[in-house]
Amino acid sequence: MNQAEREMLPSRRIADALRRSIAERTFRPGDRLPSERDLAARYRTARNTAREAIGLLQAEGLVDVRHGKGAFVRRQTPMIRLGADRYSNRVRRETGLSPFRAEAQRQGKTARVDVPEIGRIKPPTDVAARLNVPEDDLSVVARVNHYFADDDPVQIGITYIPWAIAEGSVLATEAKTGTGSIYARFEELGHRITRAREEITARMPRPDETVALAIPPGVPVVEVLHTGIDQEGRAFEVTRFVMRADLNGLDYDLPVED
Amino acid sequence: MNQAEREMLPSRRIADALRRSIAERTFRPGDRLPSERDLAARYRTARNTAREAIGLLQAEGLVDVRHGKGAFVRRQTPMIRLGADRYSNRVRRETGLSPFRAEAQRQGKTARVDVPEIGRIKPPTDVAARLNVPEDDLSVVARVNHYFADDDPVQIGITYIPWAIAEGSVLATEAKTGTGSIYARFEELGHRITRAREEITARMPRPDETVALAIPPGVPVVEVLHTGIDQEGRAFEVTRFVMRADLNGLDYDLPVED
DNA sequence: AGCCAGCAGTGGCTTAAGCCAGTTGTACGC
DNA sequence: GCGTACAACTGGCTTAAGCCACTGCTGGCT
Repeated sequence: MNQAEREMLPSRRIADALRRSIAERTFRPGDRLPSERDLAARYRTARNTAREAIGLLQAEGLVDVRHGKGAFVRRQTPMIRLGADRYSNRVRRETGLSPFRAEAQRQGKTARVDVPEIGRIKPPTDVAARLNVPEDDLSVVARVNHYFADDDPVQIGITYIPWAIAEGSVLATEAKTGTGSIYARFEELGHRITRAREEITARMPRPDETVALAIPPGVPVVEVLHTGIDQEGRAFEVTRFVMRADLNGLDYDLPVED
Repeated sequence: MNQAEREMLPSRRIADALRRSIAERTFRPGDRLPSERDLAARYRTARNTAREAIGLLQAEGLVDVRHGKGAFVRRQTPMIRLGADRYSNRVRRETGLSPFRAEAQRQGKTARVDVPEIGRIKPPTDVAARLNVPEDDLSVVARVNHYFADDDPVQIGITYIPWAIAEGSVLATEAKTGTGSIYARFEELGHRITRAREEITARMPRPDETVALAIPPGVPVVEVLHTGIDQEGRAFEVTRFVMRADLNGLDYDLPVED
C-alpha cells in the first residue's frame, strides 16, 4: 500500500516524472524546468503541489531554483578534491604553509585566511578529550580559517591549540605575516607531526554555515575533526573543518598494515 | 533588508524560536515539540506555516517527526564509527572475513550479506577508470552487500572485480558459505592488498537509498569509493558504499610522510 | 482479566486564492 | 538612440479549510 499510494500522491508523481525526464536527458543540465504554474496546470493540481514537487528535487540536489527565473537542472560540478598529500611534512617544509593552506595552493586556487578570533577559550568536550585536556582546566587557542577558491568560500575551520603552545607570538605573528608558521612553533616545542587522525561525518549545514559557505538548499556539508599527533603519540592540535559536500571530496591513500 | 525581513517571516520566526529553545534545552533530546496546530494558534498563523517551520528543523536534522505522534528533538546518537583498522591484513587473515564484514563484527553487531546480483556487467565509468579497464571492453563482477546493525540497515555497497579474478567459483562459493573468502582468491592470483585509496563525499540520498537504509528526511549519506591496490600498484577491486551520515563516521589514522 | 471499538489528538497532503518580490523584454517618450 | 516605466512572466510565502492515516487511550463489553 505504502509503495502504491506513494506513487499516487500528486507531488511524488510530478517529482518522479521530472526526475525521469532529467535522467533521460529530456531536460539537460542548465535547462529550465516548466514553471510551477505550468506544472500545476499540466498535472491538474494546485500550484502548491507542483511547488512541493520541485522542492523535493531541490532537496535531492537535482535542481537549482532561482527567484524570478525558474528551476534549472543542476550542472554536474566537478568536485574539488582535497588531496591525500595534505599532511606531508615535505609540503610543509617547502611551502612554509600550514596544511590546509598548502592544499588550497596545490589546487591552484587563491586562498585567504581570516583570523578573527584569537584567545583563550573553553574547547568543546570532544576537542578537549582529543587533546587530553581536562575540560574545565586548560584553555585552548582557536584560530578560524576561511578558504576561498576563485572568491567562492569553500571551507571554514577552526584550530584548537593548547595554550602552552600558542603562548608567545606564534598566532600574532602568523596573523601579521600570513605565513602559516605555526608548525615551526610546534617543532620548537618538540612536536613534530607524525600521524594524523581524521574523523569524518556529514550533516546538513547550520544556518550560519549556509550563509558563510553560500550553500544552496539541499546540499550537505562534510565535517572533519582532524587531530595532529606528534612523534611521542601526543595530540597537540585539533582542527574541525566544514566544507560543501557538492564541491569537495576527501581523497585518502591508505597503507594497509600487515 | 534580507536579514531583517527573513526574521519577520512567520515560518522563520517559529523555526528560530524552536531552535533557540532546543539550544537552551527548554526542549531536550527526546522531548516532543508543541503540535503543529498548537504552534499555529500560539503564533497566530496558519497550520501550514507552523508545519513549514518544523520542516525546516527537520531538514537541519534537529528533530524527528513521527506520524500521529509529533515532532521530537533528536537525540545525539553515538555514531557507529568505521574504524581505522578496516584494511588491516591481520584482521583479514584472522577472521577470514572481508574488510567491511570484519568491521561490522568488530562493532559487536550482527551482520548479514545479500548477494542478489552476480554476473558480468558494464561498470560505471569512474569504476572502469580506477580499474584501468577500457570501459566497453572488459566486464566486471558486482557483488552487493547489505550490512545490518541490530536489524537496522547501516550500509549498502557494491564491489566491482575484474572478470578474470571473479571467474571460477569465488563468488558462488562465497555466496554459499558466507565466509567472505574473496581475498583468498585475490592472493591466489597474486594480488595482495597493500594500499587502499578512498574517495569520500556526501550527498542527499536517492529515493531507493532512502528506502533501503530507512533514512529519515533531512539526513545525508556518505559515499565512499574504495579502490584496493596490490603490491605492484595495480588496482584490482573497487567498492562503492553508502551509509547514513547520522549514524556512521569514518575514522582514519594517517601516517604523515616525510 | 482481556479484548476491542471508538474517539481524540497527531502529522501528511492537498486545494484554492492571494499578495509580494525578483527578472526580463518591450513599448513609449524623450 | 537611449532610457525609463510598465507588463508579464518567474518563484516565495502565507492563509484557510478539508480529508486522510497513524497513534494511543479509554471505556465498555465479553
